[in-house]
Amino acid sequence: MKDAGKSGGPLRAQPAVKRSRIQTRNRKRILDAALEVFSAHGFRGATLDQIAAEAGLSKPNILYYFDGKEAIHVTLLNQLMETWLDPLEQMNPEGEPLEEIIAYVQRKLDMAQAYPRESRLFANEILQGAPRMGPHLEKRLKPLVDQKATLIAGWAAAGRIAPVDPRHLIFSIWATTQHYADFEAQVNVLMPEGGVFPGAATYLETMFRRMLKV
Amino acid sequence: MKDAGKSGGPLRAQPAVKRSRIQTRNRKRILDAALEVFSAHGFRGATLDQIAAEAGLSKPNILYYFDGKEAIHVTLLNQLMETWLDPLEQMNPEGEPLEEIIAYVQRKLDMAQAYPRESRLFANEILQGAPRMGPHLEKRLKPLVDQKATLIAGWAAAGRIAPVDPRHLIFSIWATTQHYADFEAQVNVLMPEGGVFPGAATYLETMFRRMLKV
DNA sequence: TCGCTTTTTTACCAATTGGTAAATTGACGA
DNA sequence: TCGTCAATTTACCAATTGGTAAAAAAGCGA
Repeated sequence: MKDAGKSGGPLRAQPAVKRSRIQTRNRKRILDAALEVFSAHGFRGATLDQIAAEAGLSKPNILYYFDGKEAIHVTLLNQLMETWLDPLEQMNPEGEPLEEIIAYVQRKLDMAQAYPRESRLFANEILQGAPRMGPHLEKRLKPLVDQKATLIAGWAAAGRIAPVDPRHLIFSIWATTQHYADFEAQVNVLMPEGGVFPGAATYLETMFRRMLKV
Repeated sequence: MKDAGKSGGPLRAQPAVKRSRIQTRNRKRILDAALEVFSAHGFRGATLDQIAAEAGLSKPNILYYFDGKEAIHVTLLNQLMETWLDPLEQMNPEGEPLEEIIAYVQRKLDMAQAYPRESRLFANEILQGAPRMGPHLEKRLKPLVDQKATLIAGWAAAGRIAPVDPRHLIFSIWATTQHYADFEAQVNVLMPEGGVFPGAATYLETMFRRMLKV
């Protein structure tokens, strides 16, 4: 039923079609505008008019490049998933366990700082029950988490880090790092103005070191 | 424990307006339905029709009890803030520092388990930049956090817990506990079916103990 | 029961929003 | 320079949505 040339399943990101210079530029503009708007208002809260205004294009012109509001959102989510998985993928089984985990925490925190919109887009999607991302979580996220959980469990069993439930450890890393992006509005109220990220980096390194050192 | 923990705070505009039995019942129905719908879809994503259907009332009837969609949302947020602050307020300056903090973590986790809709309602609001809650955060949350941060800093300075930035500690407690409610859709994909909360409780107690013990 | 108030329903709106059709303009290779 | 296809605009819709007016129904004290 699905046309391989165009949709080929929920996992789709790279162009199977060659795009003109104008197409490349305008698709990028649209996706960037959509990221801005979707991350700030959620899927339902965002309007095509907002995205069009942000992109500097007309609404029908937006729909010339994408099949609809949902198609833009899905495209964004697909691209995001790869970026999102990357820091965890980089965790090296051959490395020094504690340092590998600490480095992962730092990469995640760096991402929250560098890409807060992406973090919020993701948070919005999961908060609403992952209606457009469920398959993605099963097919891409779960296998990776299973693999890394096994790795961490191995490190703990070998006494190279303190005993710990690897999945809850991963959750706590996600939660604490993404918090600074997702709950920025609250953090900004509670922390004296000025970058909270240096302090966060120090705090989180300390926390996970104390927790995991043998 | 009838009034003990609740009647003390005359924050809600409950006085002066005496409500009939029907009003009391229907307002409660509406607020409960609205909590369900707002927490699942966000403010913009929720419709009065959905709330009306969930409440078993007609849309105009909903508007007979509340001035509008926003008024329902604000009422919910106001009620929520008190519930939300309560676990932190209970942290006792006279208690044993480490046990007080661990107990706070458990209370927060209990709330995430017992009131996931409230957690998501709050998360939605903050994610969108706290458009209807900004003043509340400044007026109610900030003073309480400042006070408890001072308390925790005192404990650390006295060597009764390990040195730690109290605000980042609080953030990490919020982030890790609320994660199980807010990111439930993701957690359910990654954890073998069956309650994750017992495991979470054990994990979080271990983590914060290791982090804070002197 | 009567008469008044509270509650609920019916019948609408105006604005917004995602989306489309068709005409118009622009890019660019031959 | 021209012809053609890509890109954009103009002018619309139909559905949804928050909200209202007014009539009908239900409560309820006397």
